[in-house]
Amino acid sequence: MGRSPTNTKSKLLLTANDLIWKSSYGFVSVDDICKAAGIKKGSFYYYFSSKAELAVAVMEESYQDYEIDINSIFSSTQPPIERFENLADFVYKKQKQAYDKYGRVCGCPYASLGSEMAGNEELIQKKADEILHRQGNMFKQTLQEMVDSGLLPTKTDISNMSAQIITTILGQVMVARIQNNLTNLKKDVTLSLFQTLGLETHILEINTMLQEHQNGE
Amino acid sequence: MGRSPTNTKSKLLLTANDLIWKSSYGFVSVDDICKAAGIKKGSFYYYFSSKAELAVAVMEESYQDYEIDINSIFSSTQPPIERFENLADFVYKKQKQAYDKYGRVCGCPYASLGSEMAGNEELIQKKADEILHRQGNMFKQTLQEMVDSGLLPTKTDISNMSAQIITTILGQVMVARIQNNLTNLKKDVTLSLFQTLGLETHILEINTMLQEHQNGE
DNA sequence: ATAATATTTGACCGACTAGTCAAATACTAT
DNA sequence: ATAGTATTTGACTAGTCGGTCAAATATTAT
Repeated sequence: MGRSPTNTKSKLLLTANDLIWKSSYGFVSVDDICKAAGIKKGSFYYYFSSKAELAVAVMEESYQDYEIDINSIFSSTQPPIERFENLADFVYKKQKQAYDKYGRVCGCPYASLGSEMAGNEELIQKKADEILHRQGNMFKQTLQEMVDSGLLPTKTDISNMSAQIITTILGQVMVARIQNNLTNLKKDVTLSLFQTLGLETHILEINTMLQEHQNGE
Repeated sequence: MGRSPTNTKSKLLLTANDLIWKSSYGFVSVDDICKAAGIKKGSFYYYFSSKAELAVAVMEESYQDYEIDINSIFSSTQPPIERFENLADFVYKKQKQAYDKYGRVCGCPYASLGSEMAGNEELIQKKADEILHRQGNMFKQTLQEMVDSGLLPTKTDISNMSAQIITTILGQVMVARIQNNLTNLKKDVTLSLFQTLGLETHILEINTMLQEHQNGE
């Protein structure tokens, strides 16, 4: 009975993600989202009970997609150091994709939305906080592996290091958004990651040089 | 001729700073600001030609106040290392003040506003970018001094190091806002600053322990 | 006093806001 | 075919948005 599932809800989620990521929660109206998705507002409120609830759903949906990529980057089949190299790569690529699609540097959608609405909508703040924790746990796992395998000293404060990795990436991505400039993002994220990890960067530099040579850059 | 200057404009600036810092640009209306300042909207538009122009004025005004404190912290009479210790202290104190005043962690007003409006209001984005540069130049001066006096290696990339200092602080302050939690901010900012500077932290730790002992913490 | 100017006021606009709802429609199981 | 359910629609709020403006008022120099 009933009717087969439609793509209305996911179209709303995708459209909202597009608009809010490029712009901001406050600047994008429910009408804007509906118009861009080609969907009437009645349908919007059939699927979401409020604009804030939509935003939370957008964050969850979008983070789940992001998590797929991150999971494969941080797969235990990859050597730990390469995971972080690939992370820096991935952070840059995501921003570059968004730049090509939206015409500007967009920053981190979860942190931007979380920061914008932290003082206004508790549900959004909580979701952003939750996402920070999920991301942190992913890093902690790899860091623990690195301690266990001797890549990091036993006394390493894993929680703190994980938090440092997150804040340094978020800081750089936010500044890239403000400056609308991706020029140094990849290099800077890579360097700061390895500095945070306390690993000699010349190993990495050799790696990078080899790769760039192969790509003809 | 005319009438002596009133405090209407500065009252609007202060009130707007309060409301927007705690909340966000999009969530605070011109009416909210006027009501909170006890000023009629007609007067608002006598002093500001738009809401965005007000925001830019708030950023400039507020950053000038901030710059006074930062200038004294980075005064050349202070030993360079202590400047960064005092910076971490100052970052924390500012957040603590805002927390006590507004009831929540508020983050960096320039970066939050800049990030929120980067995709919407070019004037605000430009002002945020300008403030990042001004802050960067302050750091670069001190870093250059440190290179000159041998505290940092000659090969130090000052521009990059300055950018790293800014991004790591902004990242941590933004995460503090999202998590509404100041617990580790002072310690984490201090540690990341000295790690970025590449200075041994045990010197600092001894300093800090001594100070805390004196304060009876 | 009065003229010139600076500032404040309150009423007003049209556009837009998030959100509601009864009715229409599309689909599916029987 | 039809009954039952899932979905969509469009017209509708009531309130708020950023912004305008002519008139009122306060202040100062003369």
